[in-house]
Amino acid sequence: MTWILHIDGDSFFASVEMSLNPALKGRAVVTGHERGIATAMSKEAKALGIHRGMPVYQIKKLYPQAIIVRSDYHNYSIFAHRMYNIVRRYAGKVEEYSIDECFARVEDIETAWKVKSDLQKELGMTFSLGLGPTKVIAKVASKWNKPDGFTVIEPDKLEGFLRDMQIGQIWGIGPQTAHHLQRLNIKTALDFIQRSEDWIRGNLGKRELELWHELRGTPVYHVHTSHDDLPGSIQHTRTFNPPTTDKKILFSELSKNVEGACAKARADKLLARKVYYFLKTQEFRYHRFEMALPEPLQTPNEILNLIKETLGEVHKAGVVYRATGVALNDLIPEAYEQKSLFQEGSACPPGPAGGVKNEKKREIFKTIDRLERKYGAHSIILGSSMRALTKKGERVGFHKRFNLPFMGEVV
DNA sequence: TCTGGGGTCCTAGGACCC
DNA sequence: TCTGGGGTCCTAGGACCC
Repeated sequence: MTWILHIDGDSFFASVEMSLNPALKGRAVVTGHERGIATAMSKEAKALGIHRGMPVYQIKKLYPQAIIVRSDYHNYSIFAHRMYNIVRRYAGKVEEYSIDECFARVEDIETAWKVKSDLQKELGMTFSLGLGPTKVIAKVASKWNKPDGFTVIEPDKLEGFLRDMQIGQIWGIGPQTAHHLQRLNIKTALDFIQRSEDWIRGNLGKRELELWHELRGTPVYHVHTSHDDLPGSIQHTRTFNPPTTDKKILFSELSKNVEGACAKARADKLLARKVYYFLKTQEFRYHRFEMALPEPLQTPNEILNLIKETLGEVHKAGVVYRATGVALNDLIPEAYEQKSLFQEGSACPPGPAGGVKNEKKREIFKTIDRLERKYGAHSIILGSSMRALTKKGERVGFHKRFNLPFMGEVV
């Protein structure tokens, strides 16, 4: 039989910290210092009562023995790739699902045990594994026994597992859907799969029908290797404190987000054909705007001009905003970009405006990317992003942060 | 959990066309 | 023109995940 294996790193971020620094082993380790709230914690920290989202000042006060460290996503990502590669020794198809999880197809239970043993030996941390006939059941299984678990759910043992599983615990069923299902008298996963297919079709949506099949052991979701598709979007968002009504500050925040998203696009060799941005109000409402770009872009200037032109419509005077965000959508690889056949020197009219100019601009930004790698992030930023930099919650002006030439105000 | 950042996918409704 | 039915494409916004 072919099984779906789901692998989940236990307290992944905290475990990576402990693996890299053995002095932390056995201690209550918490990551998220930079955010001011706990992001992940070791089982020792959990045992003390520390939970996700707990403020750092509170942890310090209540549990002085806890060690609170900054999250280091670079290291976590290195460990994630080691994890994927170890799994690939044993499985042809591995889906890199997230920084601490993956799916794989394996032929037998022994193989899954070998994966677990290699992972733990080589990465110096524990993993919880779940084995089942479908992805959703494999997820149920890996969650069943944590940490350091290994749970196999055979198709004919399904009911026993699903009987004790609250509907809201199922992967893909969030608070809204859970509430809706409870009102229809579906409390557990077993209640759910015992409804007829017709009933599901008549009363629920596509997502729920898929989950219904998966939970009954019929695969709907496939393990797909992660390299086969591009990301659909690149986003950069940031919440700031204090919130503001000031359009200039909001533009500056957007500017910083555009810079960040474009840097990522260049790093991934992608071009955006659409841009979307939003202002998020204190009430968590979004004022948004989406626009098609005149040509595929990965540099900030034109995008910022477009935002500048439209911000007046999006921004509502007097409304207090707490965050802004930018997404580059409709991404295409650099390689696909049509080289203009009619560039300088040609007798034919030029293609989309500024083909050559853009080429140069792109070169400039590639140089910036190299300098940033050398001198560190944010050593060079656009003038328009200056206002967004904060220090101890205050917006610092221009000169204080000015260590390298800036690229000029966006006109 | 009074709420950070980066993603994906689905759906309802409007615009436009025949 | 006061008016049916159907298709497609796009957008806003919701829901969910890690």
